[in-house]
Amino acid sequence: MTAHDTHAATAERAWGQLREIVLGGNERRKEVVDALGMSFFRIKALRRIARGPLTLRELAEQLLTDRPYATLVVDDLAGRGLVERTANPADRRSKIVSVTPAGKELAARAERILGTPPPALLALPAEDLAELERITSRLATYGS
Amino acid sequence: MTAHDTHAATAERAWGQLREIVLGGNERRKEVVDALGMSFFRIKALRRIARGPLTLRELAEQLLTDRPYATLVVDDLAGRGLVERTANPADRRSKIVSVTPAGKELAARAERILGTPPPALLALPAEDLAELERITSRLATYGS
DNA sequence: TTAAATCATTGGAGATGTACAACTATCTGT
DNA sequence: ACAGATAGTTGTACATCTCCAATGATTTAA
Repeated sequence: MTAHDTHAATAERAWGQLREIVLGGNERRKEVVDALGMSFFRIKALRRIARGPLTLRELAEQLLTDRPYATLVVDDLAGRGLVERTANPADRRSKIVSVTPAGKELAARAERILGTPPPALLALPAEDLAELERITSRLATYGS
Repeated sequence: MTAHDTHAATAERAWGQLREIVLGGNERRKEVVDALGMSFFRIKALRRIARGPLTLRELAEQLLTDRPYATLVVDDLAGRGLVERTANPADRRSKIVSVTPAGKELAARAERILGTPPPALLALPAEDLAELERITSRLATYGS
């Protein structure tokens, strides 16, 4: 960062590097797809459901897809015994999708793979890592 | 971070937050797809070609796909007038794919959209942003 | 010089996602 | 009670992507 550097320019550089670090390791994506034997999209759905029960409508919104396809994906996951639909007492039109024990286990396996920090991060000096964690905490809670 | 926190635990937390920050804003993805009128995968191919000419084989490797599909994607991009194939003097079996002026412009547009830092990043105090940029620089150059 | 390997391409099978339209059951507001 | 909105589902059409097999042109290795 030079003396003439602006806040925006520094942010752009940091942002580019952040994207490279996170998106660069797309082998991780392939690894989890192979390990779970399903598409990354379905893994994302499973992980979302494992975080807590939700309606199909909510699931569709969070996956940025439409309700028909959410139905199909949940059918698939249910067919694998990973999730199940239960009645919603508050609204009998909707259904609650929740994770089964088997689904919870598989979701945890996915989280373990995806949540493993890359070597570069582990190689950081302790002070830098602590500082990074402090700043990302601030970023992650922005607006809340 | 507590006094009992390990290096690995801190790294995991930082990694999770980094992923959330970068992957959380998937609207950006939709935005660039709508703006360019092509799939994210093809946009990725175009951006890669715009960074510098390369053979189809190399393109396939970098996109983590196979050569037949790389051929198809390049056909598509060429049909849109965004890239072109030229002979490779060094090896007449292969062809070099390079970007046209129109393709360069479109790729730059994609970079502009994808490279725009999220509000949370811009909202960081100047010291934190500078510190973050310093650390991400280190991460991005790890191993080189 | 010949055999094997590599490059881009064509073709085809099938999984995966996206986008609509329409239907039933149910809820909400009047 | 009634009209309109909403939830999940079914169905269809299509774009996209992955995976595999095979071919002609060219390079590399024996």
